[in-house]
Amino acid sequence: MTSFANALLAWFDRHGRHDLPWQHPRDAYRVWLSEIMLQQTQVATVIPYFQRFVTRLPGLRELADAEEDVVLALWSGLGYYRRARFLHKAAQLCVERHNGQLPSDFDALAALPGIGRSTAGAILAQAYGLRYPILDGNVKRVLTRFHGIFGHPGEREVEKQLWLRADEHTPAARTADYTQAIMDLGATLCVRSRPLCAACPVAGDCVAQRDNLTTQLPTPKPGKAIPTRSTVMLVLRDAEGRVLLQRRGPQGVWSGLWSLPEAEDTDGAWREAQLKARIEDAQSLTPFVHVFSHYRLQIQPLLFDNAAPAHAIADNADLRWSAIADLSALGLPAPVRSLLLALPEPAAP
DNA sequence: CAGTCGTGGCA
DNA sequence: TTGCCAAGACT
Repeated sequence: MTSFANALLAWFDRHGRHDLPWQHPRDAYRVWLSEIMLQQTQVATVIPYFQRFVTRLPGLRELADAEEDVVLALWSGLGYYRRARFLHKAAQLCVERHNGQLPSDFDALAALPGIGRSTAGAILAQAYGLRYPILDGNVKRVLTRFHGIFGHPGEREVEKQLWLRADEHTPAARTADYTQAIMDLGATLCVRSRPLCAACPVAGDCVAQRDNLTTQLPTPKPGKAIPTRSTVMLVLRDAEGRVLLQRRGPQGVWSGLWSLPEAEDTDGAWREAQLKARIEDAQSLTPFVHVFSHYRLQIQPLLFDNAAPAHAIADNADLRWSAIADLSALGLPAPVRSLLLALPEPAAP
């Protein structure tokens, strides 16, 4: 047991987070689900989604048996929807290959979709108490500072060094607590800006603290300008106030989610609208921008009122008319949900 | 390796 | 307001 781990565990007992929902009870399914939800996502954001998800699908079997639409609806708003599809697929693989259990073997676990080295380590440590290191954003931030490691953690050499340090620090005893402890340290004290070094249990041996480098570490990702794309979203609304939703394909953003029909320009929008429904009225809604990690999307919504389904296209598994009140049961992209919930009232006849 | 894949909070 | 980026994995 290193002094690093000792100091961290002592701090964790008094100041760590012991009331996270996936800690009570801390079974493999809940740990796994939380780890997937927490990828690139902060704890405060995840908690309500986690509660809703485990209430509806409390175990691996229930998840494996669920419709994908249900899983995506529970994930709707969390982003990175491929995580939900992988989670669902992995649950079914556990039923097929592992007797309905999440495997406790590293290779079997990491072979499941959506589970990489760090997530596998986190699950094995927290759910099964096995000595495997993790290397998430929190650990990278703590270790680059503690050891004074420069270079963006995405670089191969830097990441290799960090895995080595992460493994060295991981104790054989109390591995679950240690894993939670180093994440808690990163999330509550060793934060990105203005870290609370005065309260840190390992500040005495921290290179960044000694050399006043906390503002420079970890080395930030080299910036890159992101392009802007544009689209026209069609809001086809029928006389009963229902809107036409279209399921997105398995590739690209918002895969598998229910969204709106799109066109490249307003002329295309009219052609699309006429193809899908007879139109009596249309109005341009306020355009807005939605930002992804790798591009920004300029969205021009067009509202076509008093639409009626065209016969040829009404019967389609990827098209459906939905009342606004029913949207909560469907997986929708966050900006689409916001748009539909803020639609103007239909004009009086 | 470098790009893809969401969303919300905050400096 | 704009930019950065958080419990990463996959191709």
